[in-house]
Amino acid sequence: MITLAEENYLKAILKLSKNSEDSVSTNAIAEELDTKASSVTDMIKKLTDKQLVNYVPYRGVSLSKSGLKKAVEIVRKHRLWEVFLVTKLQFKWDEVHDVAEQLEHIKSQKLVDALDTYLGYPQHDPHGEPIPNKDGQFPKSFSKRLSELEKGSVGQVVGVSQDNQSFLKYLNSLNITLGTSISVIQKIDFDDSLEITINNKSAHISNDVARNLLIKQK
Amino acid sequence: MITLAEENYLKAILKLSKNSEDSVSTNAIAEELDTKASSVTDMIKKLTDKQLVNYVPYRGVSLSKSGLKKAVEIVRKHRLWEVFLVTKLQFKWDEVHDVAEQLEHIKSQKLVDALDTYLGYPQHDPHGEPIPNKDGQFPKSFSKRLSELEKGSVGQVVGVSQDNQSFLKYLNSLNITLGTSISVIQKIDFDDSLEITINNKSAHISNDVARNLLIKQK
DNA sequence: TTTTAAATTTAGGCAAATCTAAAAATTAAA
DNA sequence: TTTAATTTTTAGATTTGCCTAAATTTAAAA
Repeated sequence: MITLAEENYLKAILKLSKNSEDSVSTNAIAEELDTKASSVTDMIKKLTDKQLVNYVPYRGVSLSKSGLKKAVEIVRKHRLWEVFLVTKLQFKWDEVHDVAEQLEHIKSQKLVDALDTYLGYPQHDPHGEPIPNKDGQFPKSFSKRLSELEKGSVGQVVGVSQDNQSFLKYLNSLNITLGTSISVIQKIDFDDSLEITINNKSAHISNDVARNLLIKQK
Repeated sequence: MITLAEENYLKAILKLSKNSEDSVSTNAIAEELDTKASSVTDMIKKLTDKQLVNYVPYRGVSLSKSGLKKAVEIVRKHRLWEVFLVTKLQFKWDEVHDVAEQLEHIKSQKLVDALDTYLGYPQHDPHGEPIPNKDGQFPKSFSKRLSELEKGSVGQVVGVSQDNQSFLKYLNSLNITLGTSISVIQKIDFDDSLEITINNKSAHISNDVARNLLIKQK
């Protein structure tokens, strides 16, 4: 049986190792989980015993195959619950995180599957993040949401995922249209907003806008 | 902060002390929670320190006012989640318990309230158990479900909470109609079915039937 | 390349929740 | 009412997950 603390470590390691094979430092995990490096070392040893991570002392950890599977399942649950909270219980998209953080640890395969069905197999959570399917595959699309791009990325606008008048008008006022080239200068942790350049002119846009802009990366 | 283990103890004490003021023995709690008496004593001390129970060594425990409030909240959450699982996610009524046992510990007042609203303020869970409202009041009705009666109780049928043809036909075949006098001879733990007498003739009915029969007690 | 700084691990402890075994209190039986 | 049986509590350990402080290893700087 995998414990709640272990699940949180796996999730943190997945989050920190964007390219799921490269390894993550002890300190990075400690900071992510707001704990001490020594605690991380302890836990990594337990995860190693359970073969959920690959660990070389002083060199960092990476997720094993089964650890990755576990971590992706947790992300899937987290994001499905977020969709539930927003679409069914009328939570605002910025109110869901703490509750989803608890719900993601509920253990029942049947529950996850039924929830997925009930929600209509959503591919993105309310923050625009992709939701892996039952087999752990992330929806692959040639386009990404602007909100998903890393700092420094460059791409072209290929679509929007919301087409209401006021949104499109706002894009107009920013000189954003199909084909516009956008690069990500800075990501602001505080509110997930973005500092970008639009055809080399800088601008600041909210996450709300960024996650509705579909980008094809260069 | 109240821990998961503490919540489970409060729930157990509530369940065992039907008349919420009378006190419960250490052994009874140990059996209910499938643990050892010494563990129970330890935990009771912690709950006493937090003023969630009233405790006299060797004499048993009872819930304090705040402990009762907590326990009722947990029952409320458990039963609301059960309704959700059955009515929205198509779980069968006998598949919900383990999952609800986990979901009942999710901490978010907003979540509970939103769920209650979303479900249409249900008054009974899929097993026919009453759901306390936001203020902790149990729905009071002059009638109870047959499934809620104690062994030895006697009452008259005053209604049904499901009116499909086959159910009513079945009642007919048992000679159950409005006004029929029923007494509970035995409750079978295994499947929650009931041994009853109908106008002094004995019969065996499933919980499924019992919880859809509304009874006015003598 | 040696010294210094930073990152990581080890050692030793603590609190929560559990356990077993032994002691104490209560209840039932002789 | 004394003894025996049962229930409950205490004492002492264990496991999990975390901590601080000290030791070790790696990386950076002189």
